[in-house]
Amino acid sequence: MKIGEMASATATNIETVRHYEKIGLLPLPARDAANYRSYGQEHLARLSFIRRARDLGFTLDQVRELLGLADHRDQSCAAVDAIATVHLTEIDRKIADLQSLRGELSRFLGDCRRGTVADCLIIETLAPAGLPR
Amino acid sequence: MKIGEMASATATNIETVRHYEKIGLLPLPARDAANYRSYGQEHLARLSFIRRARDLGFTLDQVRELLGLADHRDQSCAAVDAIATVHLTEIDRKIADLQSLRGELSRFLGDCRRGTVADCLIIETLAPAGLPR
DNA sequence: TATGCACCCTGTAACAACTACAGGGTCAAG
DNA sequence: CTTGACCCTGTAGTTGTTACAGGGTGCATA
Repeated sequence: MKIGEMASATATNIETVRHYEKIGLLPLPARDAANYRSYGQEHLARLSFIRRARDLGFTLDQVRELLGLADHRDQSCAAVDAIATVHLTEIDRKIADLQSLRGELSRFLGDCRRGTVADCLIIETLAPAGLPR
Repeated sequence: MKIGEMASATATNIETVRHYEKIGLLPLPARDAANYRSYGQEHLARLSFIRRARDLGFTLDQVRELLGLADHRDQSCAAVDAIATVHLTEIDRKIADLQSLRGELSRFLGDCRRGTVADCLIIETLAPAGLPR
């Protein structure tokens, strides 16, 4: 299959596929007579893996680690566990941050709707603590 | 105060402070005899505002808008409202995404702890649907 | 007095993870 | 036989920083 087909099969930008190749995440594919990239099922599988892992928020370096582990399936699962655990901790932190941010913003909005910017607490609330209001 | 003091007072990298100056988010400070940047309280307040807004997930362009509004306090609050409302919607989406991701990941982890990579469901689960397992 | 050392300066290049050209080649259909 | 959709390489842009390289300044200490 050509690059466009594989890209659309995985909801990936064509340029992104070439980018993954350039940074060594995707192996160099065969070329046809017109020098077009010619992909097989193994490329599709690998690209699908990369995209799903990216969707789940893994960085490309983490994806690289996971792919490395997939190539050594007889080893312990602990490394995969470690990567995912770190990731889970990060996610929990981000959720907490966003929730407190959400609280602040919705309070800001409630105040803000009362009047003009002169009374608007969005600006004031973001001013550093301890400065004159 | 010099740049290092202001940077550490706002938990900001010195290079980042200079960067904000370069892109016009922070006004040019006075210089002392040694050509060192010399900041006052107004710079500190503005930098604190920028950092807190960034922490809250505003882009630098949105920060620029908010700072613009702060400089014209007699205007309507509607613009601030609009920016914050868009942002609040984004935050809700991000929280939802992260929560579903969290569920998936923690399920993966539970499965993963059972054995070796050969049995590890993280890799399998991320493989494309429809491929041989 | 010299000599560290921490701090400051400018300017440029790197980072992630793409995305967007510019400027060209290939190929099937009308 | 040309229009359009697709493909190629290579370079440069994006956002928000961060990291040098290669210097200058200022204070304390041996």
